[in-house]
Amino acid sequence: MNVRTLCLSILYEGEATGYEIRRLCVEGECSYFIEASFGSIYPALAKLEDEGFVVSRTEQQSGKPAKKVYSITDQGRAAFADELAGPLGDDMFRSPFLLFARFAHILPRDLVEARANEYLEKHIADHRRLEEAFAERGSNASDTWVINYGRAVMEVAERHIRSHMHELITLARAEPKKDAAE
Amino acid sequence: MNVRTLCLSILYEGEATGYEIRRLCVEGECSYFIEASFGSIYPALAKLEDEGFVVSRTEQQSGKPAKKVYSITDQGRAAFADELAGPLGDDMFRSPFLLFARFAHILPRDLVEARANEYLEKHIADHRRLEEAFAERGSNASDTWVINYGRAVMEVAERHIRSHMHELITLARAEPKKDAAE
DNA sequence: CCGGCATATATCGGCCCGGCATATGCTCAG
DNA sequence: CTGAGCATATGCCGGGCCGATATATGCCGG
Repeated sequence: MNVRTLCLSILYEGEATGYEIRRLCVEGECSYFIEASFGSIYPALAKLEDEGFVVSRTEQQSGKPAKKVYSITDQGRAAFADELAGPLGDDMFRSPFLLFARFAHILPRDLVEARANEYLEKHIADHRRLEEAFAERGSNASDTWVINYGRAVMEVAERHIRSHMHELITLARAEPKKDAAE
Repeated sequence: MNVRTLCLSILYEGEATGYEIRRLCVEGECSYFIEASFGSIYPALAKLEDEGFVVSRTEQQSGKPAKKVYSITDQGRAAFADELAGPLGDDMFRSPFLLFARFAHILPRDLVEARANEYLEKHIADHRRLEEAFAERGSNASDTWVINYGRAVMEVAERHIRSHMHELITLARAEPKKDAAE
């Protein structure tokens, strides 16, 4: 699922600038399964415009840099629908923390405890954000379905970490290996 | 979490070839949160050898190409521990299917139904693989912790899809737009 | 007997992330 | 009042990584 398709998906629902698209990826209700950075969004948008799938209009603003507002064309809508109709590509999940956790037994207990707590905090924050999105309910039924899937998974993940992180910490090396600690 | 660290993590537990490392990423019990392809493993291994973190020995085989078996050095173990002690980087989850699902209402029902079924099948397969890894139990306590986390999340994900995919299919466009079908 | 698959290593094009540069005006602390 | 830092906004670039492909070989099934 490339950034091109992601941009079209956002523009499908309304016009936006590159900056706003990025914000929606990072802070939006779908941020838990979508990601993109400036370095890929701006070139993607430029290429999409070349191909006629989006059009842009430059808007001067007082006090702020001029913005380039993109909107999707009929051609773009068709291309997006085609993309969704094609083969989809697998989900992917990567977790540096779980790699870390696999080696809990060779790591100092302090470190494992700190990282486990950070991990829990992050899960709580992500989960809360999605619960808020659910409560706001500006979205349509499809969006709600997706949000509910996320809520179900996050709820379990958070609860599992909360009630089992202690076991992981117990696995860690008791003596914190004091040499040359910062 | 770069591929270098991933390679070290696998070699930490025993020697392996590039090919085997790749297999462990794709089929191993940790495949649900780790991924790497040849295109990154082989260069990473070569660089790791330059730096003295791993050493290799070439093993001739009759009927098969010669293999280069890598093993980790003490220096490599230290570097790996350092890496784990450093800042960890966020988990990431991306789902082309969920992006697809958000637009169920503009897509033909047949397509949504087919994709939803594929998605469920894939989840069942992934879940089963992890249940098998849990049953085998060659692994240590840390590995078991990680596997149990994965089991908890996958169990809920699978169950949620199974019991709610129908709602998503109902959202899809009823008439399949017969023009110019494949 | 030939195609496909498994083993095994390696490269290459291209996508994408993260950091940086650039420009500007606002707000808040010193 | 001044300047540090942040938010808005666009864009480039180095480097990391994926996926496809090349190369070599032998086994198994149709």
